[in-house]
Amino acid sequence: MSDSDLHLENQLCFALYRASRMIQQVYRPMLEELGLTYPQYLVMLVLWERGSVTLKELGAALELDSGTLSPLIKRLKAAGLVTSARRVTDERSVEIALTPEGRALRERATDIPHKIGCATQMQVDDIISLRSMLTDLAASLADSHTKATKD
Amino acid sequence: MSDSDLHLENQLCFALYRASRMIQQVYRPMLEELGLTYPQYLVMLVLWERGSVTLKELGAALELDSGTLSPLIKRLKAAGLVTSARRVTDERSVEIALTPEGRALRERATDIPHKIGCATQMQVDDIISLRSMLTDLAASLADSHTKATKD
DNA sequence: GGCAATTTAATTGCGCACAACTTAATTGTG
DNA sequence: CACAATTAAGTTGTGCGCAATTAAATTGCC
Repeated sequence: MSDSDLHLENQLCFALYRASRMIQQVYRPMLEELGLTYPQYLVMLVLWERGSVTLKELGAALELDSGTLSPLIKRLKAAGLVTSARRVTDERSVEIALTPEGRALRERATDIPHKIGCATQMQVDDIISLRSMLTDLAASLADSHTKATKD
Repeated sequence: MSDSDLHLENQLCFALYRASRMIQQVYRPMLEELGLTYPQYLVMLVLWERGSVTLKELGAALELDSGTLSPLIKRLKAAGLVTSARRVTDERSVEIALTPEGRALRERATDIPHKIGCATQMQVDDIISLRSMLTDLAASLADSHTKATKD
């Protein structure tokens, strides 16, 4: 183990941290036009795909818990983009659904992926390859983490 | 532009967001033993490398502003790991330096990079390659962002 | 059927990130 | 030298992330 192992620029974690924050900076002005924050946009992506989901399903898709999602959904409700209601078959669950306004917002988001693609200055194949490596990495890390914490 | 462009799992941004948060989860229990949060650890990495830096230099290294760093440094001071003082040659700048305790903490962090490496379940060369791609991506995104916002 | 264990959300508290603003010191220019 | 422009930190306010706790509904087991 060399000394350079503790240098900032040699850390994979810092490269991830920086790239993740930087891409959110690129999204910010585009999402601002839609009145969304970045995590709110991710929630809308799930809803545009599935129409309606429970908070638990949303949490599974985004790997976020109710501590993050409950207040976020409250803000999306206040913005008139979603509704939420307890399920009649199981009152523990909350079903989140799109309002017509929430569904309509999708049209104003369709050009965002292309704009982001341009900003990366990468070939489509390279983006797909990088995305795949990151997904595999996340899975490996989740694996190590659950093993380490014995749950 | 296909419909699938707006699917969560197809987004590079989400893969980054998830991997970045996941790796921080793996760091968390290790850093907890040192009494550090993840961003505090990044600050300590810079200080272990350079000994002392101004807040501005720290911000340049981590791409964080005083709004994030000022309160973070206040907490590291309270923990007895760093000192901070206005520069005599330029009272606008604040010099952050390690205390002996802060310097000593490095010894307890030396095995972290290896543990993280194991958790990734990746070959060293692949980690280096991925890190390099992320660094390049961050640079491209920063480039697009500064061009788009004209500064 | 009764009740303990489990499941699902919501709440609380803390520490980032980041935009916007304020304050104070320094630099540059006429 | 005066003073406008710039630079560096700090402050304020908002919205995450995440751990820990609480509350309520459901499930499972006797």
